[in-house]
Amino acid sequence: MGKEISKAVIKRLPRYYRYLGVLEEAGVERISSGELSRQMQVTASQIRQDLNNFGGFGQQGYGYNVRYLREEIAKILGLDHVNNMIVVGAGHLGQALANYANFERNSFHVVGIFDVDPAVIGKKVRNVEVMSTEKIPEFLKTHDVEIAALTLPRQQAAEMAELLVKNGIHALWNFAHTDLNLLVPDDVAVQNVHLSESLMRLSYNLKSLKEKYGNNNKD
Amino acid sequence: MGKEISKAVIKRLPRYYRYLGVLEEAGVERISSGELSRQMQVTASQIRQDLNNFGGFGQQGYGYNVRYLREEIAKILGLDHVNNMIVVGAGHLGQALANYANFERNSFHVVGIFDVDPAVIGKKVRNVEVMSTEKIPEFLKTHDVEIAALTLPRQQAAEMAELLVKNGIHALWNFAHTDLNLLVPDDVAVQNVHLSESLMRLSYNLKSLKEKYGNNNKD
DNA sequence: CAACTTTGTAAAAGTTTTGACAAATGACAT
DNA sequence: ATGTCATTTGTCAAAACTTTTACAAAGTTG
Repeated sequence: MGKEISKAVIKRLPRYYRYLGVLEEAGVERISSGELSRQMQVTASQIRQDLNNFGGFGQQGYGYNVRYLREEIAKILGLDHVNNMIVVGAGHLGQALANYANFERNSFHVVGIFDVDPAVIGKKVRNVEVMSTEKIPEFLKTHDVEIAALTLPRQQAAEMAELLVKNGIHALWNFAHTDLNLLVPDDVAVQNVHLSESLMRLSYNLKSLKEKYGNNNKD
Repeated sequence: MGKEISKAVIKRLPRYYRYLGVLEEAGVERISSGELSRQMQVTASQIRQDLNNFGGFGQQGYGYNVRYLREEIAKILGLDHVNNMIVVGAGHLGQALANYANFERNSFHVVGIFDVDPAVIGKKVRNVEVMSTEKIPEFLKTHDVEIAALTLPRQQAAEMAELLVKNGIHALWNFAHTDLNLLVPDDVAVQNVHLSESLMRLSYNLKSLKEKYGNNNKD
């Protein structure tokens, strides 16, 4: 029914959400696209165009109400309800995500953590006990879980993704060095987070800047 | 001197690098843009066009030599030499990055880990002892460090970025919930990794797919 | 050598971002 | 209470950028 929203727009929405959160905390009630544009370093036109994809949230001569706009973006992103989540892989990254996702006020809630390694099974991370991955199917039958975060080695991630999808998971937050979206059905949402790729881009940018500004190391 | 390479191209290069690595490990010697296109699910034309920004790495009738192409991309990305790195913030995420970056064969090497918390100072992560953040200026004077990874709370990250830049760091890998690129000079490369934004996009995509395919949970 | 493969690249098509402005609203003076 | 000026949105069209298509030229293979 609704027109398709472009990926580029969706990519920017969480950033608007973050800036609006900072403004709200600072007690700011209203903001114009022009002022937000200055703070976020994007064009005012882009802000207005992005928001207009979802309806007219602003008012001429006034701007946008910070709290209202933030709530609307939350609805669009699905942050207006609890998204239950499990973490598969209880290494440092898995534990970091578990700690961290529970922090995101209301929206994401880690209800289970799993690992294959008997050494970590039983350990508690933020009140949640690490369970054996063998218990995943049973767990998913008895709990309402939306999202699974995968912090596993490449080979295991693919298998695990298959198992999770078979057991009703429709969203994968993938940290393994592989593209899980190419392996699962179309009705499963996948976000691949390839940290190494981000680090490589940083390395490229560093190299480019050195070439541009000269390689004057101080020492 | 060289023409400007578009961001979109740079974003894709690490992914080519990864796929070429898998192919090389599998003993594949040559690959055509057509075959790579099938595996990576991008158009062959895009692959050829992307690579051509940096020179003709392929040969008509043959395709690309896997090992050679991978090496050339490594050079472009600055992976052909060791990039020394420090990690500031020794929480789970910091430890995950430290473990993980040392894994990236040759290219990235974590030489120091820092934290403010006395409870973790002295602890060893992969042979590297966690030091007090107070020692950072001294450390940077006596070591050749290219990159700093920041896994700190928002408020501390901004201050720390300033300190690091003052002491000669020209690349920041930022995991704090703030946009450090807006705070540092133009000759400092910044990659902001906003995990929460990635999770929100996943939430959005999940919601969209539910609307498209219907919300038929099995249980 | 002839048939086949495959690149590199020019041009077309598609998408995204920016610029410009009419219409709406708010704020203030009288 | 009303008019005027300043502000700011929503939106259309232009500009910029990215991706795809198409194909000549080059190289490979048997």
